[in-house]
Amino acid sequence: MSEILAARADILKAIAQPTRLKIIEILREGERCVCEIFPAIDEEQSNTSRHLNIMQNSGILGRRKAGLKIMYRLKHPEVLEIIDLASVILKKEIHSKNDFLHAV
Amino acid sequence: MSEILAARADILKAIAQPTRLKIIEILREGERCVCEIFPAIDEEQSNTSRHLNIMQNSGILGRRKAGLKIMYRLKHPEVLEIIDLASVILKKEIHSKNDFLHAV
DNA sequence: CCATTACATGACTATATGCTCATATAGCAT
DNA sequence: ATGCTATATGAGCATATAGTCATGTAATGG
Repeated sequence: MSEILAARADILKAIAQPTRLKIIEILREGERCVCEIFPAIDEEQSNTSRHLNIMQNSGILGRRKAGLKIMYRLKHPEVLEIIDLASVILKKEIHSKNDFLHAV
Repeated sequence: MSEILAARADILKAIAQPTRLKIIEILREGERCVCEIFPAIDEEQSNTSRHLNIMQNSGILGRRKAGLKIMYRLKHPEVLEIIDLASVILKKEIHSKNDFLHAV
C-alpha cells in the first residue's frame, strides 16, 4: 500500500523540480547528449549530470551510449502530459486570482 | 520564464509526497474536515494540518469553514489525472523490469 | 464565563535536496 | 601511450522538508 504511494511520489518528485523541468523541455524535442543539454539550460555539467541521473533512476529517462557521448531520452509520453496538466492547473489558479482582483 | 517553471514545480511538489498522496486519495471521495482526514490516513493531527496547508498554498486544495470544522476539497480534477498518469508510468516500469527478469 | 472541540503553529530534530568545485573515469584520436 | 572530450562522482555547504511534542487560537455549547 504505502510502497505504492512512495513509488508514485518518487516518479512525481523526479519531475517536480525547475532544473529538471528545463531538461525535460529540451528532451521534448528528442534524444540529446549531456553536452547539448547543459549549455541549453545554462547549468553546470556536474549538476546537469546529477539531475539526469535522478530522472534515469526514477525510470522516466532512458540512456544510451554513443561513443563518448551518453544520449538521454524521455521514456514515457505521460511525463509530458503530467507537465501539461500542471500548466493547466497553474493557468486556472492565475485566472481565478485575476478575477478576484477585478472583483475588488 | 524561470518563474513559470518554478510555479509548475511547486504544484507538482505539492502532489509528490506520500502523506499528501494519501490525503488526496481521501479527498477523491469529496470534501472532508481535518478531523476525518488524519485518522483515515493514520497521521498526527499537526502533521496532517501542515500538509493540508502546503497543498492549499500551492492552490490544489480549497478550504471552507463550517463552524468548528474546516472542510478541505480538491479544486482541480487535473490533480487526480496527474496521479493516474504517474500510476501508468509506474506500471509500465514494473512491467518492463518484469520482462527483463523473464528474459534472463 | 468556562470547558470542549477542531485546527494551526512555534520550536526543534533528522534527513533530503540542490548546488559547487575539484577530481575520477571512460572512450576516442593521434 | 598521450592527450582530449564527455560524463560521473566525492566532498562540502546551505537550505528545504517531514515529522514530533507542546502550546496557541477560534468557534461552540452549557
